[in-house]
Amino acid sequence: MVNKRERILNAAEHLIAHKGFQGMSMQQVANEANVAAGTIYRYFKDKESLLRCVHEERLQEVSQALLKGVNTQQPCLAQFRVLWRNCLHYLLSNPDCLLYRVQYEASPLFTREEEVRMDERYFKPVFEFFEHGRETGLFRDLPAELLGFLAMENLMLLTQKHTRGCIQLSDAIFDELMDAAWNAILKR
Amino acid sequence: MVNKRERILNAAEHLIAHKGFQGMSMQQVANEANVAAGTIYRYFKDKESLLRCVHEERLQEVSQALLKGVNTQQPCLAQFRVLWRNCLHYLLSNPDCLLYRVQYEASPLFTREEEVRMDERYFKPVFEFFEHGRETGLFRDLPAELLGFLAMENLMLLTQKHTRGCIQLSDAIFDELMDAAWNAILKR
Amino acid sequence: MVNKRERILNAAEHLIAHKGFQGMSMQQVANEANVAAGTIYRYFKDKESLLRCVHEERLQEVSQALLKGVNTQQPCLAQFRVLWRNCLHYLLSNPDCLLYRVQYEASPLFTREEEVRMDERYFKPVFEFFEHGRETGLFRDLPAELLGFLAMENLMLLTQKHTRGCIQLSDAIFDELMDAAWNAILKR
Amino acid sequence: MVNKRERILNAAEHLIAHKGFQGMSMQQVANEANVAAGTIYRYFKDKESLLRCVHEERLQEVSQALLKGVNTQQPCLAQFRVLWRNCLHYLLSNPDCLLYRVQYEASPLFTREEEVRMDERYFKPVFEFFEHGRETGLFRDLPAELLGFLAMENLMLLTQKHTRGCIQLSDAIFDELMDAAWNAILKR
DNA sequence: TATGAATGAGAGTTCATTCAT
DNA sequence: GATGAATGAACTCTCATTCAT
Repeated sequence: MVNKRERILNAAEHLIAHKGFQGMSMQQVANEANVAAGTIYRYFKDKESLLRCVHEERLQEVSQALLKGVNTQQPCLAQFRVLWRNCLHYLLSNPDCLLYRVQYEASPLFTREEEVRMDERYFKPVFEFFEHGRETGLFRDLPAELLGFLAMENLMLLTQKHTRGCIQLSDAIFDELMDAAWNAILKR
Repeated sequence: MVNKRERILNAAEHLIAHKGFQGMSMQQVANEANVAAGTIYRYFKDKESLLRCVHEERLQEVSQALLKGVNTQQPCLAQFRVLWRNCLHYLLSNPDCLLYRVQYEASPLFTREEEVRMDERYFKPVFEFFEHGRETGLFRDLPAELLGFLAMENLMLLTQKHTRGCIQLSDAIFDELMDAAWNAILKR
Repeated sequence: MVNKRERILNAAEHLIAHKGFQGMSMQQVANEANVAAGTIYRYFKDKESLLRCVHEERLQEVSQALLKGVNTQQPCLAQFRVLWRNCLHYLLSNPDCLLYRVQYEASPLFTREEEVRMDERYFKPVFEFFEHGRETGLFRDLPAELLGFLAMENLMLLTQKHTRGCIQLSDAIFDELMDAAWNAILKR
Repeated sequence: MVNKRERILNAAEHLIAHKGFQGMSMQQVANEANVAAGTIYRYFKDKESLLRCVHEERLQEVSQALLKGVNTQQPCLAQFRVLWRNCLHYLLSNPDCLLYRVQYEASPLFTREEEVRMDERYFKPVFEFFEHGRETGLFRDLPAELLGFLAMENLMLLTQKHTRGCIQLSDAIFDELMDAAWNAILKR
């Protein structure tokens, strides 16, 4: 039953975000998914495997959310605005997402190779956008990954602080931030 | 013996970075510090207390490293260069540092209030630098914290990726990045 | 499996008697009950809960044993004889019983209120017997509890000494003792 | 220094009574006695040995308290009254005493042989009193130990209940009880 | 003789995983 | 396929005991 696998993944997703990678117990997953503890092992080899799957599913979701409405025919700045806003909205409406991210980066679950492979697999179009901007001389002469970081990653840390209540955000701040990000990657 | 307390803290630091907050066991700390398990409890009330101490000590160390050689009499850009380079070098020579940070942000160990309080305590001069730049109209009209994030936080994610081997860095790239960071916070 | 719960209770009963409340370890209980250590926690929340259950079950057993064959239609002395003999036989065939009792009285497990409540719950008919004898002027004008002590408690200490081998008992002695107990409570 | 040994014994005495045989830690004893933990081991081989010593000291104290003012020249009833009252007063003014007793009886610390030996050593005069009464035909034809139990032991259980607040006592009740005890051992 | 830091075995408890049903 | 009772290794923490000072 695909349904059960899905329920287990969702339960795990939720629990990881709130209890952390090691704080989540398989029994809790089973309870939240409304299945027996043993059932999880029909769908996932072990806890680690379950966590990997949750991560991959989440990566896929994020990549789809990021690229939604991005039209490569449009000018770069327009594309950038869409990308950046997609990222912002996804982060704001999925506060758990950042919690995950942190959990995963913190865990010794994925090796470097795996991480690189997954980034390439799910975020290829994003990298291509930055690579294209660099080749046309619009962006700084930095690897696409770095340009991506410059432009987007601070958003994550920012919304994380916001979610935790350490910082107050506003539309004006968002516009200012987007402009800052754009200026960070722009060639002088 | 101060020595023993130090060894325990270092062992914990290392283990947290690589195994995570909950993944680190007191027995592992004891082994790595070359003391008996019970000895840890002479110096720290319990696991939580040990983790908190590691965090505070690390914060202090980071703050000292960041501010080293920063002269408030110099022009802003010069100060910024020192700050940024200090940050870069610290991160490169303390690859575990970011992993900690992530572990702590992910853990329910500190409340928001505590975190804000600690940030203020240890990073006041850094915040003041950005606040001053903002007041003189040099930097964007954003809270000092946000300016700080824009300028420095991507560095953290960057070096993390670098440390994990996902990205190749070079001096030329660093200069480019510092310039990007400066442009991100500069008022247009 | 009711069987397992029972085995755990029995094992705990035996161990408490011989090693004491704190001297008994959960691992020992597990070994003696032939279950895994973790299994105990499926049936009992924690050690305290297990100990409480053992106590309540034992109280119930004792109260049933004491009252067996007591017929309130019979004369007081006849009832007393049955009560007293029941008590004697139970104590002789359950040498651990007194050791428990002592362990529980010594432990901070039950508050006074709980103890009084449990006594009332399980030994109400016994108290009523003594109360009735007092109201009819047969027994001394003492609270039922005290009459109960006078009549029965020395039996407990006695059989304890006997069980530990400090004293030799015989039927003749028992008869003499029962007579002594009867005379102790009788109004002059 | 005799002083230190004494202080350790007193500290242990107090702690056993309130925390129990196993609940008392050597560190607590050291703290309460104002000595270092290691010092205890200069005076006592180990924890068990310390406990044994506390017990013996206490037995001696009890035996002295019981026999105080007993004059073997007086009539039996007079002697009995003194004995009984001594016991009552000792128990009431040393509520810890009963707690000990219970702790010791509950612990596997003393073998039967040791207990018999100690009883004989410290309570010989008491036993002789009862033995004498029996030989002269005043008391029941029961071993002196049993006569002793009949007469005195219920007092212990009684005052224990009193100390724990389960029962209210009064002078009238004491007189009644002493009379009851006397009648219990008297030959009919 | 006295100290108390250090030890490490063992306590209670949790939980990923298995397997008979 | 699905269950959940059972397992036992591993966790955090305590404490009787030792030993260098």
